[in-house]
Amino acid sequence: MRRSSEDTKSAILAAARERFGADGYEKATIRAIAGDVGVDPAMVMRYFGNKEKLFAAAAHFDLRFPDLASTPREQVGTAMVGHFLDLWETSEALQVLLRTGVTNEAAAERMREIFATQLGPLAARLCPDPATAPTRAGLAASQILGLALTRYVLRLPPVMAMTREEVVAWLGPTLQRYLTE
Amino acid sequence: MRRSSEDTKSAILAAARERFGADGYEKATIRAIAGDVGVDPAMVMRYFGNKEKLFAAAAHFDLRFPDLASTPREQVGTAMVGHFLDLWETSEALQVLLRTGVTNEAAAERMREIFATQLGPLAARLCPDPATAPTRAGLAASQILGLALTRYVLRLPPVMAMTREEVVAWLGPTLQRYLTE
DNA sequence: ACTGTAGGCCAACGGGTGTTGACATAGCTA
DNA sequence: TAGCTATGTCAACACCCGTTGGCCTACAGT
Repeated sequence: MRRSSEDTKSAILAAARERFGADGYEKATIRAIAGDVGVDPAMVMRYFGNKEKLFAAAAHFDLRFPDLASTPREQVGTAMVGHFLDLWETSEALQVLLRTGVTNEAAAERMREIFATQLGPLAARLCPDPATAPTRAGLAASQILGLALTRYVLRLPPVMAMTREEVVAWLGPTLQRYLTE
Repeated sequence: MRRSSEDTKSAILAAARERFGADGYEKATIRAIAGDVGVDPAMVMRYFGNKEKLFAAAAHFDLRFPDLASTPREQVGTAMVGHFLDLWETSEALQVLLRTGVTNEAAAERMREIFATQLGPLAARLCPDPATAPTRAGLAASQILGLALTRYVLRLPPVMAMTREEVVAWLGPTLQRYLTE
């Protein structure tokens, strides 16, 4: 069977996201990704050049944090936790970055960039003293990423067992304090 | 120059901890570890059998969380953050587990085990309703590991820039609430 | 029907990996 | 001094990796 170029390309990209997200950068091999698609590894090279560029393509997406301008200031913490849980469970994007960012410097840099450009301004707009905004954004990141790490990567049983509502109820006030108090 | 068996063995172990902690499981090669010690890779095999056993040996340590029985109940949060910062900066042990736990299932299991046996009972003794103890321990783990991730692994600038006192002041109340309220 | 080309496969390369077994040598013991 | 054992080296194996260049083949345009 013959496919269009675009079909194959996007199929490879999808498989790459899955592998990078599940195995990390080193363990995710081009051969395995190609195998998932049912295609020769040479195809991956043809369309993406090399492994690093394939990863860059797989890790490139516009991760737009929800615009919280419309939510009441006192509920910004809980709203944020909710939106983040959606993000994690909807797309594999963040999963990819978290798994690879631990051993791959490019992914770590991308993570820094995302949090600087997305969480930073949000914190700046919300917090009382603008000078403390970066610190507050960093604190929020630590709690959000810590939840993702323990829930989706390390899979600590009690963290996995929590319902969405419980997570929001527990983490909401924490983020609220980090961002606004 | 000739060394004693024990000297070489512990030198290998130290180099292994450093490599595993810096590079993760896959990227840390036996050849590189042996090279750091200035020894033939075959020595590593002779003393530790294979890579997995070397890793098990490098990741085996009794990570005893500080006994917080003597600290006043209202200060348990800040005390815990302080002790954890000490742990992270004193030994490479936790760094190894965090870096490898993301891609290596054995390390993830070890992390789960540590948090279950060490943080679990602590939470059980502190929190008001024993039924919620595991959840509370998990929440505490999420914030502690999230800090370690953003500060020591991803190295988000604002999180790196915080002083020890600032970290304690911000995270202390969070842990206090997770564990006791 | 003929041909050009895009989409895909195959075999191989150079290099790195974990791992193995044979060999060397320093230092203790008889 | 002779020999044994602990400590260590060396070369090689089999495998997997990313990557490359040549070959095939189905299809579209003429």
